Amino acid sequence: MSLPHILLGLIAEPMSGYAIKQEFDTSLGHFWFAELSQLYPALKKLEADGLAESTAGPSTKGPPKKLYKRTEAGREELLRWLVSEPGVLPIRHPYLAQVFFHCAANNPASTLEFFRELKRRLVATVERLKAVEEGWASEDPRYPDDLPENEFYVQMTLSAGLAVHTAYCAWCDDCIARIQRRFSLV
Amino acid sequence: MSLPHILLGLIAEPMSGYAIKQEFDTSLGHFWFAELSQLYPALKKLEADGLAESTAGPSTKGPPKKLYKRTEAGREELLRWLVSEPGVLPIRHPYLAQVFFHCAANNPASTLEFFRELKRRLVATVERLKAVEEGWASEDPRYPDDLPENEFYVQMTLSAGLAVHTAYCAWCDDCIARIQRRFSLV
DNA sequence: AATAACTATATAAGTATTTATATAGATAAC
DNA sequence: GTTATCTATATAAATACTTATATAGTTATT
Repeated sequence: MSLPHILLGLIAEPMSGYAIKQEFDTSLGHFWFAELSQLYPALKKLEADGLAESTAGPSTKGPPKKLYKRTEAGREELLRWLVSEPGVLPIRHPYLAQVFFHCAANNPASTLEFFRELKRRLVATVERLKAVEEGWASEDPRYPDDLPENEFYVQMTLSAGLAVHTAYCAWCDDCIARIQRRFSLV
Repeated sequence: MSLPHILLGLIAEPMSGYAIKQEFDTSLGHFWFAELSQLYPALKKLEADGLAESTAGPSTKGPPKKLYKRTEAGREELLRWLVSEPGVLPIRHPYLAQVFFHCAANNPASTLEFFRELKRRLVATVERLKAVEEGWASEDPRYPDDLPENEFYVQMTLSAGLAVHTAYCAWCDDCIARIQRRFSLV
């Protein structure tokens, strides 16, 4: 049950559901995904549980914002989660499941196309993460080892995303080469 | 919605829910997780949808087995999924979410312990996958490039699991070294 | 002036998943 | 002979997540 804890981590300062969604789509995107329609009830529940408080905020455009900030009880719950066991489960990688059974397609050319499309998506992720890293490094000479402590840990997740997606890209290239060799395809 | 398709992939030959769970805990474990209590209703639904058929089978121990096998309609549905877009979402890695906010713990020693525990779990996974690979390679001289076609693709997912978990291990070591350096810890 | 796109919150309905619990036969350990 | 463990299926209740839909103000485009 990580989502409520992630929200508690984000709302150290007042933040709207909409702004939180943007964080999910950018800085948290390589390790967590959530729909906006999931965030609103989750924030409401944090407030009902006394872990967050909401205030009305002005909006430059559109309806007024509802800003959530964690309470002291919320901060304590966050800390319990942070020092609890590292959550390695559940793992669910749809595309690896597809690869696992791809023999059933019985069509090496379409398997090859599957891997090429996968490669495009992986490369897009790596490029996005690299751009974030380069922007960050050029803005702050302390990058990566002498960043302020909060950014130090955030940077580690960026570095994990880069390392792993780069490894997936290399694996993907390897699979493509193996399929081409085995079935004499180009 | 990958689970029904994964089940369709597995039940090329008659298979019980219990046996399927064991596959999830072994060969599929590095990319998909499912509870037994989720499998039984999912198999029942495949049958209701005409994608699978069940037969009663003898059991050496315990109550009689219920064996599921995909129908022709089930095979067609599987093929549609295989050649559809590679599923890269949703991604959810609880432990990276924990790292992202670990500054809030404000206790480098406990952050270090968190990473050490994470490393133990990652190493355990790598060791398990390596053992599978070594067993396989020693049993079959065709490993990995000249395996029969179904095993060829299965092997690719094993190789992805190894590559990525190895990358995570290296990243974890790097994080531990950086934390030790920054906070003068051992 | 109408349309599209973006900001912003919200809910309903449906699906997916987890946790807890129940049943029952076979085998192994103590 | 009692307990524990493994095989095997199953359901209920709760939680988590997705998809579809609604509302409404602001800005930019056509």
